[in-house]
Amino acid sequence: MAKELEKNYNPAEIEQKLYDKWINKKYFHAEVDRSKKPFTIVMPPPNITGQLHMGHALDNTLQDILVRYKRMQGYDALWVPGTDHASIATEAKIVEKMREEGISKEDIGREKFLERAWEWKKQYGGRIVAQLKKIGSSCDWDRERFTMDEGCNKAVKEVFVNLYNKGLIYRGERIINWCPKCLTSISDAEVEYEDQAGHFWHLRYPLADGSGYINLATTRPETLLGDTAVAVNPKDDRYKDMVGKMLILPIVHREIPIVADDYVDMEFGTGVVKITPAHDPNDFEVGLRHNLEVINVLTEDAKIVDDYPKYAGMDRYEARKAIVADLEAEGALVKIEDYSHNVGTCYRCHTTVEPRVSKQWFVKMKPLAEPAIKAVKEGKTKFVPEHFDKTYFHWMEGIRDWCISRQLWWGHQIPAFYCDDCGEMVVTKENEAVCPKCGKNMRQDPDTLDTWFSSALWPFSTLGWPDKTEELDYFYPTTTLVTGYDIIFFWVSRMIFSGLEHVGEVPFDTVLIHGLVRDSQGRKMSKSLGNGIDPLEVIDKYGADALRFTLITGNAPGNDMRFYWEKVEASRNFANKVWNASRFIMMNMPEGNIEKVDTSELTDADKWILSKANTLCKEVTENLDKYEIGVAAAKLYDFIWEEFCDWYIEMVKPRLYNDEDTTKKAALYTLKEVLTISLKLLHPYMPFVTEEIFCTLQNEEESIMISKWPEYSEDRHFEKEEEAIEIIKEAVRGIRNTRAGMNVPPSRKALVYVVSDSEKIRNIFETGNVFFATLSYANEVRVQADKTGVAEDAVSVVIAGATIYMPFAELVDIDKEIERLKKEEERLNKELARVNGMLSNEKFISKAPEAKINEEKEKKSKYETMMEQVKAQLSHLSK
RNA sequence: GGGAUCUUAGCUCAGCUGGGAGAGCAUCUGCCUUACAAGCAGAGGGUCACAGGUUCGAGCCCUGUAGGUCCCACCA
Repeated sequence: MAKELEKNYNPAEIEQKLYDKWINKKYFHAEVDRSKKPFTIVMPPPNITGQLHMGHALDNTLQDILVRYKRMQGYDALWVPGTDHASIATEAKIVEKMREEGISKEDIGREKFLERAWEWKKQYGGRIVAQLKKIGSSCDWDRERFTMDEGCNKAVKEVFVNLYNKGLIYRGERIINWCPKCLTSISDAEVEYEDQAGHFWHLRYPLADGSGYINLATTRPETLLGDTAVAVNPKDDRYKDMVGKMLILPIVHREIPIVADDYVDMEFGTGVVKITPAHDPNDFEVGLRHNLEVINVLTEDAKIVDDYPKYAGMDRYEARKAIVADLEAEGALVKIEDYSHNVGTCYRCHTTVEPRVSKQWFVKMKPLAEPAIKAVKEGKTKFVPEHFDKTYFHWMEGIRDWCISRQLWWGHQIPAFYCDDCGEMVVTKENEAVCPKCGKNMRQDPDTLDTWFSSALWPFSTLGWPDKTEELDYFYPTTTLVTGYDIIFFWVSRMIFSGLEHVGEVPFDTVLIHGLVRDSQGRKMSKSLGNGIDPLEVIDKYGADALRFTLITGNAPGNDMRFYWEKVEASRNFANKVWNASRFIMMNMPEGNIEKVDTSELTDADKWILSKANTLCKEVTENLDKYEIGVAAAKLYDFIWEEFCDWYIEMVKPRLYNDEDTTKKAALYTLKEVLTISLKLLHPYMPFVTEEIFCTLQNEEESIMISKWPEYSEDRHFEKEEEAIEIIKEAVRGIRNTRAGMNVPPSRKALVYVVSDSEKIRNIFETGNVFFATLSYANEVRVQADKTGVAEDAVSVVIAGATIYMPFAELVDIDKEIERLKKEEERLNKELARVNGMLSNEKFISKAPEAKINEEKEKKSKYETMMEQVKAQLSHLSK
């Protein structure tokens, strides 16, 4: 007997061992090899603050499947892993930790703070990497990168300086989104809007000349302190005469003008808008057009500034209450309405964002967006599923300048230097600068860059850019980017325009988009809900293979999926099925190698399963090439479980158990062959279990992951044998069905007659007799041309081309049997009606393709003969 | 306000270029058949949201309706 497998599949026992082996043998490592074609994936770098969650597990499983598949196909497959410094998220965590210790950033200063941050990176950056390994990711860990490592920093500076010199990066005072909790600016993309219940405060501002009032409504009465005008639409007749007049701002009692601006919607509310340029982006624009003063009334952390002693130090919501009360006291409050509106929040901490005027760095987007749109339109990068390109276009076409400076310490510090004496500014890749005017040392901009600024360079910075490395030349553009639809804006689009701008080529050929993993009720998994499921827990309980298989089956690209433990169980059961089938095969395997068997020695059943496996190779390959990863998995599942295990292995048992059988060798050969093909095709999905079995089966140390991907071969296509076995399967199903209907236990064997006037069909059954008998619970099978010897009351099963009789003397319930046959007659009637309907349709005959017509004609004659047989049997029994 | 997407068996979802509706789980009936009870053999269950249209033929393509989900958008 060959090497044995453990009785039960125990993933925990093998996974670590196999992963270590792969690492030691350097199977994941890729070098530039120009004799091969490159296949490249760069991993979306997980945040160093994070733990592995289901989203990562899905994302990385998909990538691993693709990489393992391509590696086996003979590509020079490189998967570059890495982590992201996640400036805002990491800084927030460190600040929080320090707060618990009772210290602030300012207490320890920038340098000490950064020391802590690097310490954090050291401590937690490794954690997620270890977790990625647990799911079996075959990335090239020798090439692991970090978005703030030296190479990335070099790339960031290069890009910044290039864009600055081209005029595509500029510094300016604008109204930006400010997070009062993170104390930094954030980009438009980082603002998340949520519907919030609020109020509409209707206010009344008196005219300075005492001639009346003007009514308006606001959702943010506290910003009234910074009002510098009130606007109406220039076409609005109601207020035509008032434009240019002055109002007295309540509470503050400052005079502000009434201006006319198209921005105001006459239909909405009273058609009057109070203008607070410092605290609303639209108002800011209006202010620019009318030269209005910008009065900032809020501090960085959204408290009222000292200029208003009565409210100074109150946060925006306290101040709101106080001001509304004062407005009421002053008689300026007309009414309060409930109102629900969209409020921008920080995507990291969900604090309501405060529009704030400040000096920031921006990337000019229009000139970068245009080629990026063009490239995707031309198909240089394709989205899968395709419709996500619309999301991309929509965003790119409406894009506004990107605010890239952050008031944070953890990140790439902006390579701009200022002279405190003369105000001169220098942008340089150097670490320090001397003022070209006064020769003094310059001070570097204290701000850092948006995390996504460095992520945007990831596909090429990881390959060595800006240096002209071999890797960059060979592996770039990368092949596939795998990511969730939620970061198309943040990341995918920015990588595309960055790649085009800096390397001159799109960063990847295809973007494979997947959805979110939700909980069993369809809710997003989140910390606050506490409904997250830890992938590591799943791996501990069911194994990495089961988790991987669960995540990629039964859902289409781009669609969200729900997580069910039952699904994991089903996947685990599948792994176990593979395990046990393999165990069975190995138990029957003789010592030493199985010799190759000539085609002429194979039985119909052998050829049938080989042919099926052959087709499977073709289909799985095609599906994978089209990124139909779930479809391919389903096909593998069905083939292995049903065709191979439930049918072929059962067919082959009598041959294995009989040493006299001359076809035993062919059976063993076929079993090993088909198992090997199955394992290889399954390996990208279930790397661990397939590796363990493969190595035991081959009885050597070689790894399945570097074995050759099975390919379709015309020599392995056996059409006739496929047809023959399908006929026997039909007969077996019919017999089992009938027996089950009559409650005949499997232990009760029967004499089975196969009656057919077709020599071809008789041959099929004679050839397949060995297994047909056991599968159909027969103690004897008699294949004959007529009904000679068949008992009058034998139970019959009608299949195409043959009738099968089983005499069960004492068991038969004639009425039940008639009922069953009538059901069959009814079914055939329906089928015939359908076929006849089609074939009698002149238009079908004239327009449908010939192959289709012939197919239907064949069905018709098949059903007709079956019908005849059923009718004959019925009339016989009714006598 | 604009856009995307979904609506298929009791539940969760597949269904590739239009050619006789599938899976897993659940339910029901038999089986400890010497790889596997994490299993084997069967069964029941669907006017594929609705209404039109294109087509010889529509779950699939087109139009519209209803409901759900998501994204984007400066109506105070």
